[in-house]
Amino acid sequence: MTEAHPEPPAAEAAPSRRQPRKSAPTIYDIAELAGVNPSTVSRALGKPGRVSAKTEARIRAAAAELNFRVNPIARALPTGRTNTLALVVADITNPMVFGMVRGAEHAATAAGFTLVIAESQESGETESAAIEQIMPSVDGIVLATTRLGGERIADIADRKPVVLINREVAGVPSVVSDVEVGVRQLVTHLHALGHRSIAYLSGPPASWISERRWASLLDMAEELDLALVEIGPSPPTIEGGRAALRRVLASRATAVVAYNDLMAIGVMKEAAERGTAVPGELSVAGFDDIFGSDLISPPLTTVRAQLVTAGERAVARLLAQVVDGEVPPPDAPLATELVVRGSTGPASAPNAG
Amino acid sequence: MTEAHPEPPAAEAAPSRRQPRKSAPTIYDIAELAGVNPSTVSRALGKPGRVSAKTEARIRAAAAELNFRVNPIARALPTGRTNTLALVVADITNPMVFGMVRGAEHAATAAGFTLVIAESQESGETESAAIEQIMPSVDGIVLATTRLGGERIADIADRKPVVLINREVAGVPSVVSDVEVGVRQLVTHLHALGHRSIAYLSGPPASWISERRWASLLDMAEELDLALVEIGPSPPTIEGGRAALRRVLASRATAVVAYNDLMAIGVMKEAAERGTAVPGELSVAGFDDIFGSDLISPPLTTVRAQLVTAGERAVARLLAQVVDGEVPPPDAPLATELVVRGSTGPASAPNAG
DNA sequence: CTGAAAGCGCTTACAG
DNA sequence: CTGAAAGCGCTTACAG
Repeated sequence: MTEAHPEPPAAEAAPSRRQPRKSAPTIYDIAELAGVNPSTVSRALGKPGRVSAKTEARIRAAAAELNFRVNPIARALPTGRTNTLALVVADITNPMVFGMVRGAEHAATAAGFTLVIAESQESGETESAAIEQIMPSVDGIVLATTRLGGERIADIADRKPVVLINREVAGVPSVVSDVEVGVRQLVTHLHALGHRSIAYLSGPPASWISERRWASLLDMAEELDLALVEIGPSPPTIEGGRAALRRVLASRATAVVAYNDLMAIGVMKEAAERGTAVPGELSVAGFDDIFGSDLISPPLTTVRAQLVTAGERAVARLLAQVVDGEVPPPDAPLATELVVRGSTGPASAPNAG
Repeated sequence: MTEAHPEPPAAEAAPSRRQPRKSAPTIYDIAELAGVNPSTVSRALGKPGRVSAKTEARIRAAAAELNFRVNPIARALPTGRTNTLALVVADITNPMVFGMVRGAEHAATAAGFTLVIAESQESGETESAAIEQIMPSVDGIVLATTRLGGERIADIADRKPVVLINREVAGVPSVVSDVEVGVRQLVTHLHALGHRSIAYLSGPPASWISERRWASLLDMAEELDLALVEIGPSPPTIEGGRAALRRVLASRATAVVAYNDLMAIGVMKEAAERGTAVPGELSVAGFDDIFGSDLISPPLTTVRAQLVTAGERAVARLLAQVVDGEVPPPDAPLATELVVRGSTGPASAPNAG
């Protein structure tokens, strides 16, 4: 029955490619080399001072010789701690998330934690699935501008420490921007330029922060007696902005405030193609001050958010829960600030409505 | 000795905050509920068809009832497989990496793998440390435009499957761009516009791809009998580009080709501030075609790279090693393509040299 | 097809 | 201070 040249088992023979290369040294290897019990190795390499100085020295020497690195996943099993944090964003390629990613990365790395970034791709279901998948592997989760419903978020926060960015849910810690200050500055600026009719291009339907921006705009419109319309919701992308231009124009608003800079850029691109002058015929403003906002011509007037700081703070608050087991009292919202550039100018003509 | 009110152990009592919330159900819980041995649960939930249909149904029902998710880190310990891949990039906030990240993310997610992104922050040491830290937790690593030396890379590849992006090291699989085609198109374009003297702004010192770009430029310069100088190396950032403008101008070159779009944008910003007309007095071109390249004014002429595809392919090749245990033969380099926009124009004046 | 056992690489009470 | 043992939640030969 056996053939002349039986196929060698996959694991064997093959030069070096199929094989799980050098398998990493373990604490047992160190224990043997140092002549101690593995548990002593574990202690020596963990919190210091629990082992005699000379034993520790011997163990460290052995560890160095073998080039030992503790296996984080083996450590995670008994401790339940993975030393990993997750950051969930809607779209990794949206420049708006860079700042948050960078801030979160730094804060996590500084604390010796690894950050994994998951993408929801602007879909609540994808987001939910991504979170379920990542949850057992991390010690806590930062949810940035999420699509999830409040109950779902509360449910997740029930299972792992969670910090929200730009969203509020009862009982879940969050880091938010103080939308109002920036919006006040923006609307005041537009009003001073003679604008009396403004359109707001809203973002994703479930966006808490888009809601907040709208609400602040409405407050200001009432205060300054301006006409204000909401157009949307639209996808928070360049395409979303482009697609909305006709409605903006049709509304006879002389200024448009987009949910974010990406949409504002889309409006400007479409306007350029259609021959609508910015800011001559239409003033345009956005939110966030992303990379690219000062590149476009005219450069974009926008309400700058402290994205890096938001990422840092979110991780810091998460770490407070994860390592200290306590949720710190909420700190003040992050200030926003109007950055006036060329895309806003004097109102062209009185509202023709 | 015992006090009247001994402090309760931290684990107890506390309302709900310090506590490792709902602890997740395990296969033991399922086994008990379904009346089978845990090993049978493991089989039923793993590869199908190893357990009788009715037993499997019972087990699945129990798993669903308990809302069971296999614990990936517990699974990783006996199998040695984490179902996680790492992507190491120099700088997460460089728009150049978006495309790669997106492509890699998609390919990884589609295969049921989690992608973790690590940042080297343009430093070889940070990169090395980040890799050491992440290595035990992942099944394989994509190294994008790395700062590491060839020996170090070979050493890493010896321990885990590795795929390189835009770099070549003997024995390590890679995904590279076909620099030559794009450079040929670019230099031909500049030559046709009358440019006879070109400056190349090189990127990071150890950058393999910057080297390749320079080498292709040199080939073309010889072929078309053009003057060519290298300026740099410089940081691959907007700042790096800005800082180089004076040297570019001093060189009397009529066109400058930057290592990447970020640097090209820096050159343009600095030129705008100094009143140097682009492309009137100086033509500018870059590489990659990042977000923002078509936003700046004039829009940037650039050699577009297939970044998304590069990310996808790199992960695909990594997966081939990780799951199939084989390294597929190298495929053809990814095509590059010249995108002509407004930042390049007729040469201003003959080289005054 | 299914159970009982051993093991992945650590950590951590429990003794001494 | 240090050793011996049990356990984290899985997987996978080994039997039957």
